[in-house]
Amino acid sequence: MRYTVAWMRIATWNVNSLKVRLDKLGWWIDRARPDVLLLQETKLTDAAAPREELARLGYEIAHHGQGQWNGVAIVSRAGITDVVTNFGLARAVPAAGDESGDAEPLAEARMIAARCGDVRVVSLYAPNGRVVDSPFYQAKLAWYARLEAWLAASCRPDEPLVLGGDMNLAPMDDDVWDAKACHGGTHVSPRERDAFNRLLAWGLVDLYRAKVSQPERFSWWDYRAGHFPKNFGMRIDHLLGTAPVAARARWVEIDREARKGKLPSDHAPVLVDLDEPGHPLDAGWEGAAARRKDREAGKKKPA
DNA sequence: ATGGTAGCGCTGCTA
Repeated sequence: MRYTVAWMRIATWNVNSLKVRLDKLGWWIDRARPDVLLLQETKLTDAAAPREELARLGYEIAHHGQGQWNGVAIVSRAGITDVVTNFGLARAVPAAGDESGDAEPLAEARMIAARCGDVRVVSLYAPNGRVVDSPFYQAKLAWYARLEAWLAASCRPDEPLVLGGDMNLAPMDDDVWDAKACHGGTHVSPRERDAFNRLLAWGLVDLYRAKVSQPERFSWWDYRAGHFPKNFGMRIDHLLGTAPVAARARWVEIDREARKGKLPSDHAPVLVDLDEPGHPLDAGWEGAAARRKDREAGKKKPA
């Protein structure tokens, strides 16, 4: 049933295989109860998207995948309309002979957009880039240029718009655990940061920077070498909002808890609450119950 | 000491 909510929670999460992460996803949806959840690296075909499982939780899914690599989705309980995939280009199909998954990012499943409630959302999975100045790095910059062109042609800075996803990019030096260790690599290079800053110049706000509501600095930690326990991470998963969204943002949180436990993704979810002061997820069950109660109180008659 | 894990899919690559 469609209803008007008193506030809205939008989250983004690179799940690194939706198939493997399905149980963890269910756990986190119950923990956070997002209205809209942007997913990356589902690694599924559209046919394999877990529609029934999510429907049981009260959510629809719009999925844009290619199997094996990449794959993005929008999960929503606030409606999903006006779906656009791959910047409106041809359907993503792995290029012939592409055994890498990121040789031709513009032909890959890295972008899906839709309208959910009164907000347009975009789920993004930027190419990794591998090595600065490699062909993969050039392709990453070309993908960012395509994103920029799509924004200019299809969106307005004065509409409620949220871009979220794994941007494979740390905007500032304190978004990485050791700027010296990362120097010279991808994710921190000036040309990548220029691309990010052009998104901001167009009219997007890094909601984490605007609302430092919670002290967690990073959203990704390498599986290897104990990087997570040592907190050797990066903030590469972002929620960017236009001014109308930024004005409504009350709380931003990176949920480190989701990186723990059995079968974690190497990324943690990032969430933003619009129109109401948020509560820390670690307020636990009582906090979650209170949020649910708040939501019930916010329900109105079907429109 | 310059490694390590995880996912995909079945060999070695990607991240």
